[in-house]
Amino acid sequence: MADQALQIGELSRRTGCNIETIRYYERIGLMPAPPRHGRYRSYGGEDVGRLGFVRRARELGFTLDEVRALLGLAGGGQGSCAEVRTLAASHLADVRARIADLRRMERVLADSVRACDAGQDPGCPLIQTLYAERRPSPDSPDTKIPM
Amino acid sequence: MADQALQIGELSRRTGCNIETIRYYERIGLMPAPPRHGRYRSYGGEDVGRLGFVRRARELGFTLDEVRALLGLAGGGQGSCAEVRTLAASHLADVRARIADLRRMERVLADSVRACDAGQDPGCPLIQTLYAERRPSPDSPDTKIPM
DNA sequence: ATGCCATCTGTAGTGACTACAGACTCAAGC
DNA sequence: GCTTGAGTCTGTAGTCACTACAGATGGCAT
Repeated sequence: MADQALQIGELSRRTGCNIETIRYYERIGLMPAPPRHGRYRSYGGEDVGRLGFVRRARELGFTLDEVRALLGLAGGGQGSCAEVRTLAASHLADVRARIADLRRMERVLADSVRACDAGQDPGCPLIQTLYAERRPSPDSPDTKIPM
Repeated sequence: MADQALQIGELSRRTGCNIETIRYYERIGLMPAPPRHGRYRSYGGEDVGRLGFVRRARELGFTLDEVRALLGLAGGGQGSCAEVRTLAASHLADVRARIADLRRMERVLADSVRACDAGQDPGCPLIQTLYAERRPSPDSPDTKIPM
């Protein structure tokens, strides 16, 4: 079937994963070291599946450590679905927190741009926002910068 | 007034910015090298203002290069507000794109967790999602992974 | 034999910090 | 004076998830 040996370039094309990234995944043990045909890596159908899995998990924002855990659970027997659920739920909470952070940024930025378009203020609205002392609201003790 | 010399620790406390980060900003030229009192850095009120500006811009998600640009425009004369607006608008577009990405992730993750809770499927819903071949939709030629 | 492309290994760079190690300075307490 | 402890100093290396080389081979077509 589609199980003939693939070179790294073909695996890259099929999965949309950069060649350098594939070698990187091998180096960090996320992908197994494939057999060699001469000096060249020789991949099979399983590798396409596994690498696709990794890429899709990354697209959902899982870290490589989480992907490693998911890979370990993927073939798993009973109970593993519960563990996957836990991982996914905690990651989902993460994603939602990041969305909330970004929305706060969005609001401030949009307000500044709007104020700029209105052109009422004597100075630049965004610069004023940035220079403004933050009122020390009691519910935000420390300031995280999420990127 | 509050313009007496501050040591780095006090500047850190007043701005909420890590000491190591302050020295890092100096190293990359984002903060000016302050005069020394003996071997110790000695900061004034201007530094508190500038560092606060940097921190607030970072909280809004501007990169350090963008912050550098904003600092250059902050004292600026006429026309600089328009440049700031451009920067802010393009950054706002960025933020909105990231929100859209995260919302896509959120949807898929939430669906999987929900399917898992329903417990209908024979296998684990998230693992199935990750193993599933993506249908090659014509409007998504390449796959970016935004973090 | 000559291109030319693909692949190989190994290293270093990115952004925005963060975390040490190991030296020094300074004020207070004994 | 001597010690203790906190604060600061420099310099380097680590983080995450790649990405970008440099310079050496490999294999195939002309």
